[in-house]
Amino acid sequence: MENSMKKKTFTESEEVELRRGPWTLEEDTLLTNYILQNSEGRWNVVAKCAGLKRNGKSCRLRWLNYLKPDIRRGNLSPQEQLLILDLHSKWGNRWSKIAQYLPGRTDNEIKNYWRTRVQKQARQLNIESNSDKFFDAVRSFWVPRLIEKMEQNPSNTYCCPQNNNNNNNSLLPPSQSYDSMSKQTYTDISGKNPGISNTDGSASSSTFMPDLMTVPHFMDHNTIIDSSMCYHEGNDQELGGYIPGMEEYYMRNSDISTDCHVAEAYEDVTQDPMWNVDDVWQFRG
DNA sequence: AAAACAGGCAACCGCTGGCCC
DNA sequence: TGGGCCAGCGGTTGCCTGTTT
Repeated sequence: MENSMKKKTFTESEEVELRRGPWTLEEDTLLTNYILQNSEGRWNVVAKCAGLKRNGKSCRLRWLNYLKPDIRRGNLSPQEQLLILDLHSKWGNRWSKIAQYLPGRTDNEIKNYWRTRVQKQARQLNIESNSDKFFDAVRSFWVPRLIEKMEQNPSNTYCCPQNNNNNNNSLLPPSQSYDSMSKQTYTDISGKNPGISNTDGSASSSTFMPDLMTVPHFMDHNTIIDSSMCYHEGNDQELGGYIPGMEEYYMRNSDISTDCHVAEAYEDVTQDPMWNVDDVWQFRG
Protein backbone atom coordinates (compact mmCIF):
# COMPACT_ATOMS: atom_id res chain seq x y z
CA MET A 1 0.00 0.00 0.00
CA GLU A 2 1.33 3.34 -0.88
CA ASN A 3 1.99 5.50 2.12
CA SER A 4 3.24 8.50 0.32
CA MET A 5 1.21 11.59 -0.33
CA LYS A 6 -0.57 11.79 -3.59
CA LYS A 7 -1.50 14.88 -5.45
CA LYS A 8 -5.08 15.02 -6.46
CA THR A 9 -7.32 17.71 -7.78
CA PHE A 10 -9.64 18.79 -5.03
CA THR A 11 -11.59 21.58 -6.65
CA GLU A 12 -11.20 23.54 -9.82
CA SER A 13 -9.15 26.20 -8.17
CA GLU A 14 -7.58 24.34 -5.33
CA GLU A 15 -5.07 21.57 -5.22
CA VAL A 16 -4.60 19.82 -1.94
CA GLU A 17 -2.14 17.22 -0.88
CA LEU A 18 -4.41 14.35 0.02
CA ARG A 19 -3.01 11.87 2.47
CA ARG A 20 -3.48 8.16 1.99
CA GLY A 21 -2.53 5.10 3.93
CA PRO A 22 -2.72 4.46 7.65
CA TRP A 23 -4.33 7.04 9.84
CA THR A 24 -2.32 8.82 12.49
CA LEU A 25 -3.50 9.43 16.03
CA GLU A 26 -3.73 13.12 15.28
CA GLU A 27 -6.00 12.49 12.31
CA ASP A 28 -8.18 10.18 14.35
CA THR A 29 -8.51 12.84 17.02
CA LEU A 30 -9.38 15.54 14.53
CA LEU A 31 -12.04 13.44 12.88
CA THR A 32 -13.52 12.16 16.11
CA ASN A 33 -13.68 15.59 17.70
CA TYR A 34 -15.27 17.11 14.64
CA ILE A 35 -17.96 14.47 14.31
CA LEU A 36 -18.77 14.47 18.00
CA GLN A 37 -19.30 18.21 17.83
CA ASN A 38 -20.93 18.53 14.46
CA SER A 39 -22.34 15.11 13.57
CA GLU A 40 -21.40 13.33 10.38
CA GLY A 41 -22.94 15.27 7.55
CA ARG A 42 -21.38 15.22 4.14
CA TRP A 43 -18.07 13.45 4.23
CA ASN A 44 -16.20 15.76 1.91
CA VAL A 45 -17.33 18.64 4.09
CA VAL A 46 -16.35 16.73 7.21
CA ALA A 47 -12.90 16.08 5.81
CA LYS A 48 -12.36 19.71 4.95
CA CYS A 49 -13.86 21.27 8.04
CA ALA A 50 -12.09 18.88 10.37
CA GLY A 51 -8.82 20.03 8.88
CA LEU A 52 -7.97 16.67 7.45
CA LYS A 53 -6.03 16.19 4.28
CA ARG A 54 -8.13 13.19 3.40
CA ASN A 55 -10.97 12.69 1.01
CA GLY A 56 -14.47 12.16 2.29
CA LYS A 57 -14.51 8.51 1.47
CA SER A 58 -11.46 7.83 3.55
CA CYS A 59 -12.94 9.75 6.49
CA ARG A 60 -16.22 7.88 6.24
CA LEU A 61 -14.44 4.53 6.18
CA ARG A 62 -12.23 5.41 9.11
CA TRP A 63 -15.17 6.61 11.17
CA LEU A 64 -17.49 3.72 10.38
CA ASN A 65 -14.92 0.96 10.66
CA TYR A 66 -12.75 2.18 13.46
CA LEU A 67 -13.55 5.40 15.30
CA LYS A 68 -17.28 5.19 15.85
CA PRO A 69 -17.86 4.83 19.60
CA ASP A 70 -20.08 1.76 19.42
CA ILE A 71 -17.63 -0.29 17.38
CA ARG A 72 -16.85 -3.61 19.03
CA ARG A 73 -13.43 -5.00 18.55
CA GLY A 74 -11.86 -8.33 19.25
CA ASN A 75 -12.71 -11.86 18.32
CA LEU A 76 -16.17 -12.71 17.14
CA SER A 77 -18.14 -14.69 19.67
CA PRO A 78 -19.48 -18.13 18.73
CA GLN A 79 -22.93 -16.57 18.56
CA GLU A 80 -21.72 -13.97 16.12
CA GLN A 81 -19.95 -16.57 14.03
CA LEU A 82 -23.04 -18.70 13.98
CA LEU A 83 -25.10 -15.76 12.91
CA ILE A 84 -22.67 -14.86 10.14
CA LEU A 85 -22.66 -18.40 8.83
CA ASP A 86 -26.41 -18.53 8.82
CA LEU A 87 -27.00 -15.11 7.33
CA HIS A 88 -24.39 -15.67 4.67
CA SER A 89 -26.10 -18.87 3.68
CA LYS A 90 -29.22 -16.81 3.06
CA TRP A 91 -27.88 -13.62 1.63
CA GLY A 92 -24.42 -14.37 0.29
CA ASN A 93 -21.87 -11.59 0.29
CA ARG A 94 -24.29 -8.92 1.47
CA TRP A 95 -21.86 -7.82 4.15
CA SER A 96 -23.57 -4.64 5.12
CA LYS A 97 -26.88 -6.40 5.47
CA ILE A 98 -25.31 -9.11 7.61
CA ALA A 99 -23.56 -6.46 9.68
CA GLN A 100 -26.91 -4.90 10.55
CA TYR A 101 -27.60 -7.92 12.68
CA LEU A 102 -24.30 -7.86 14.51
CA PRO A 103 -24.35 -4.65 16.49
CA GLY A 104 -20.95 -3.05 16.77
CA ARG A 105 -19.50 -5.14 14.00
CA THR A 106 -18.73 -3.62 10.63
CA ASP A 107 -19.30 -5.02 7.21
CA ASN A 108 -15.57 -4.83 6.66
CA GLU A 109 -14.87 -6.92 9.72
CA ILE A 110 -17.41 -9.53 8.74
CA LYS A 111 -16.09 -9.63 5.21
CA ASN A 112 -12.56 -10.11 6.51
CA TYR A 113 -13.77 -12.84 8.84
CA TRP A 114 -15.40 -14.65 5.97
CA ARG A 115 -12.42 -14.38 3.70
CA THR A 116 -9.75 -15.25 6.23
CA ARG A 117 -11.53 -17.84 8.38
CA VAL A 118 -14.43 -19.36 6.57
CA GLN A 119 -12.89 -19.48 3.12
CA LYS A 120 -9.81 -21.00 4.67
CA GLN A 121 -11.91 -23.90 5.84
CA ALA A 122 -13.25 -24.32 2.35
CA ARG A 123 -9.79 -24.24 0.86
CA GLN A 124 -8.67 -26.94 3.23
CA LEU A 125 -11.51 -29.08 1.99
CA ASN A 126 -10.73 -28.05 -1.55
CA ILE A 127 -14.30 -27.06 -2.20
CA GLU A 128 -16.00 -23.82 -3.06
CA SER A 129 -16.97 -21.81 0.01
CA ASN A 130 -20.30 -20.97 -1.58
CA SER A 131 -21.06 -24.51 -2.61
CA ASP A 132 -23.83 -26.66 -1.17
CA LYS A 133 -21.19 -29.14 -0.11
CA PHE A 134 -19.49 -26.58 2.04
CA PHE A 135 -22.76 -25.42 3.56
CA ASP A 136 -23.54 -29.03 4.39
CA ALA A 137 -20.18 -29.45 6.04
CA VAL A 138 -20.63 -26.24 7.99
CA ARG A 139 -24.15 -27.18 9.04
CA SER A 140 -23.09 -30.62 10.11
CA PHE A 141 -19.89 -29.82 11.86
CA TRP A 142 -19.13 -26.19 12.43
CA VAL A 143 -22.54 -25.14 13.65
CA PRO A 144 -22.79 -27.81 16.35
CA ARG A 145 -19.36 -26.88 17.58
CA LEU A 146 -20.27 -23.22 17.75
CA ILE A 147 -23.38 -24.15 19.66
CA GLU A 148 -21.29 -26.15 22.03
CA LYS A 149 -19.12 -23.11 22.60
CA MET A 150 -22.23 -21.07 23.27
CA GLU A 151 -23.27 -23.58 25.88
CA GLN A 152 -19.88 -23.38 27.51
CA ASN A 153 -20.02 -19.62 27.70
CA PRO A 154 -23.65 -18.55 27.82
CA SER A 155 -22.78 -15.04 28.94
CA ASN A 156 -22.34 -13.90 25.38
CA THR A 157 -25.29 -12.24 23.77
CA TYR A 158 -26.13 -11.41 20.24
CA CYS A 159 -28.93 -10.08 18.22
CA CYS A 160 -30.81 -12.06 15.76
CA PRO A 161 -32.69 -11.36 12.56
CA GLN A 162 -36.18 -12.34 11.77
CA ASN A 163 -35.76 -15.73 10.29
CA ASN A 164 -37.28 -16.28 6.94
CA ASN A 165 -38.24 -19.89 6.81
CA ASN A 166 -39.20 -19.60 3.20
CA ASN A 167 -35.54 -19.66 2.53
CA ASN A 168 -34.30 -23.19 2.75
CA ASN A 169 -30.69 -22.21 2.63
CA SER A 170 -30.54 -21.53 6.32
CA LEU A 171 -27.91 -23.49 8.11
CA LEU A 172 -30.31 -23.93 10.94
CA PRO A 173 -33.02 -26.50 10.52
CA PRO A 174 -36.36 -24.83 9.90
CA SER A 175 -38.03 -26.21 12.97
CA GLN A 176 -35.21 -24.97 15.12
CA SER A 177 -34.47 -21.68 13.51
CA TYR A 178 -34.31 -18.46 15.45
CA ASP A 179 -37.94 -17.55 15.46
CA SER A 180 -39.07 -20.98 16.48
CA MET A 181 -36.86 -21.15 19.51
CA SER A 182 -38.61 -20.74 22.78
CA LYS A 183 -38.23 -17.72 25.01
CA GLN A 184 -36.52 -15.78 22.33
CA THR A 185 -36.73 -12.12 21.85
CA TYR A 186 -35.23 -10.12 19.10
CA THR A 187 -33.82 -6.71 19.07
CA ASP A 188 -32.56 -4.48 16.38
CA ILE A 189 -29.71 -2.46 17.67
CA SER A 190 -29.33 -0.54 14.48
CA GLY A 191 -32.95 0.48 14.59
CA LYS A 192 -33.12 0.07 10.85
CA ASN A 193 -34.83 -3.25 10.56
CA PRO A 194 -38.54 -3.03 11.24
CA GLY A 195 -38.97 -6.69 10.45
CA ILE A 196 -37.50 -7.73 13.74
CA SER A 197 -39.88 -8.51 16.52
CA ASN A 198 -40.76 -11.03 19.10
CA THR A 199 -42.47 -14.16 18.05
CA ASP A 200 -45.73 -12.64 19.13
CA GLY A 201 -45.06 -9.80 16.76
CA SER A 202 -44.37 -7.22 19.39
CA ALA A 203 -41.29 -5.14 19.39
CA SER A 204 -38.60 -6.08 21.80
CA SER A 205 -35.80 -4.17 23.38
CA SER A 206 -34.13 -7.08 25.04
CA THR A 207 -31.16 -8.83 23.62
CA PHE A 208 -31.68 -12.21 22.06
CA MET A 209 -30.29 -14.94 24.21
CA PRO A 210 -30.71 -18.51 23.13
CA ASP A 211 -32.44 -20.74 25.57
CA LEU A 212 -29.67 -23.16 26.21
CA MET A 213 -32.09 -25.97 26.93
CA THR A 214 -33.11 -25.78 23.30
CA VAL A 215 -29.65 -25.54 21.89
CA PRO A 216 -29.06 -29.22 21.16
CA HIS A 217 -32.10 -29.17 18.95
CA PHE A 218 -30.48 -26.44 16.94
CA MET A 219 -28.63 -29.08 15.04
CA ASP A 220 -29.63 -30.69 11.86
CA HIS A 221 -31.91 -33.62 12.53
CA ASN A 222 -30.27 -35.64 9.80
CA THR A 223 -26.92 -35.73 11.45
CA ILE A 224 -26.13 -37.86 14.40
CA ILE A 225 -23.70 -35.70 16.21
CA ASP A 226 -23.91 -34.74 19.80
CA SER A 227 -21.84 -32.03 21.29
CA SER A 228 -19.49 -34.42 23.03
CA MET A 229 -18.36 -35.60 19.66
CA CYS A 230 -17.44 -32.13 18.67
CA TYR A 231 -15.23 -31.58 21.63
CA HIS A 232 -11.54 -31.91 21.15
CA GLU A 233 -9.64 -31.98 24.35
CA GLY A 234 -6.99 -29.40 24.76
CA ASN A 235 -8.13 -27.43 21.80
CA ASP A 236 -9.20 -24.07 23.00
CA GLN A 237 -8.51 -22.17 19.87
CA GLU A 238 -10.97 -19.75 18.49
CA LEU A 239 -13.47 -21.28 16.20
CA GLY A 240 -12.43 -18.92 13.50
CA GLY A 241 -9.40 -21.08 13.08
CA TYR A 242 -9.11 -24.62 11.92
CA ILE A 243 -11.94 -26.80 13.08
CA PRO A 244 -10.45 -30.08 14.17
CA GLY A 245 -12.04 -33.01 12.53
CA MET A 246 -14.08 -31.05 10.07
CA GLU A 247 -11.94 -32.06 7.16
CA GLU A 248 -12.00 -35.70 8.13
CA TYR A 249 -15.68 -35.48 8.68
CA TYR A 250 -16.25 -33.96 5.31
CA MET A 251 -14.07 -36.47 3.53
CA ARG A 252 -15.92 -39.31 5.13
CA ASN A 253 -19.25 -37.78 4.35
CA SER A 254 -18.71 -36.25 0.98
CA ASP A 255 -22.26 -37.12 0.14
CA ILE A 256 -23.70 -35.45 3.16
CA SER A 257 -27.14 -35.16 1.74
CA THR A 258 -27.58 -38.86 2.14
CA ASP A 259 -27.91 -40.63 5.44
CA CYS A 260 -25.01 -39.60 7.51
CA HIS A 261 -24.04 -41.81 10.40
CA VAL A 262 -21.49 -39.52 11.83
CA ALA A 263 -21.66 -40.97 15.27
CA GLU A 264 -20.15 -44.14 14.00
CA ALA A 265 -17.90 -42.60 11.45
CA TYR A 266 -16.34 -39.89 13.48
CA GLU A 267 -14.76 -41.60 16.40
CA ASP A 268 -11.24 -40.25 16.30
CA VAL A 269 -10.71 -41.05 12.69
CA THR A 270 -7.11 -39.99 12.78
CA GLN A 271 -6.31 -42.93 15.02
CA ASP A 272 -8.52 -45.32 13.16
CA PRO A 273 -6.27 -48.08 11.84
CA MET A 274 -8.82 -48.61 9.12
CA TRP A 275 -8.22 -45.10 7.95
CA ASN A 276 -6.76 -45.29 4.50
CA VAL A 277 -5.26 -42.06 3.23
CA ASP A 278 -5.74 -43.11 -0.35
CA ASP A 279 -9.41 -43.55 0.31
CA VAL A 280 -9.57 -40.16 1.95
CA TRP A 281 -8.12 -38.30 -0.95
CA GLN A 282 -10.74 -39.51 -3.37
CA PHE A 283 -13.34 -37.60 -1.40
CA ARG A 284 -11.66 -34.27 -1.82
CA GLY A 285 -13.30 -31.81 -4.07
C1' DA B 1 19.27 -14.78 14.89
C1' DA B 2 17.56 -13.83 10.64
C1' DA B 3 15.11 -14.69 6.52
C1' DA B 4 10.98 -16.49 4.51
C1' DC B 5 6.39 -17.25 4.80
C1' DA B 6 1.49 -16.84 5.97
C1' DG B 7 -2.48 -14.79 8.13
C1' DG B 8 -5.11 -10.90 9.60
C1' DC B 9 -6.93 -6.69 8.77
C1' DA B 10 -7.02 -1.63 7.63
C1' DA B 11 -7.53 0.99 3.79
C1' DC B 12 -8.22 1.80 -1.05
C1' DC B 13 -10.65 1.16 -5.57
C1' DG B 14 -14.32 1.00 -8.65
C1' DC B 15 -19.06 0.39 -9.38
C1' DT B 16 -23.93 1.39 -8.40
C1' DG B 17 -27.92 3.75 -7.11
C1' DG B 18 -30.21 7.71 -5.06
C1' DC B 19 -30.82 12.50 -4.87
C1' DC B 20 -30.86 17.10 -6.53
C1' DC B 21 -30.78 20.65 -9.91
C1' DT C 1 -34.72 13.86 -18.41
C1' DG C 2 -30.03 13.73 -17.99
C1' DG C 3 -25.86 14.98 -15.74
C1' DG C 4 -23.21 15.67 -11.54
C1' DC C 5 -22.39 14.68 -6.86
C1' DC C 6 -22.38 11.76 -3.07
C1' DA C 7 -22.86 7.73 0.03
C1' DG C 8 -22.74 3.02 0.31
C1' DC C 9 -21.26 -1.42 -1.02
C1' DG C 10 -18.33 -5.40 -2.27
C1' DG C 11 -13.84 -6.65 -4.05
C1' DT C 12 -9.01 -6.13 -3.76
C1' DT C 13 -4.54 -4.68 -2.17
C1' DG C 14 -0.67 -4.48 0.59
C1' DC C 15 1.26 -3.56 5.20
C1' DC C 16 2.09 -5.42 9.71
C1' DT C 17 2.92 -8.99 12.75
C1' DG C 18 3.41 -13.55 14.32
C1' DT C 19 5.18 -18.09 13.07
C1' DT C 20 8.12 -21.27 10.87
C1' DT C 21 12.38 -22.76 8.91
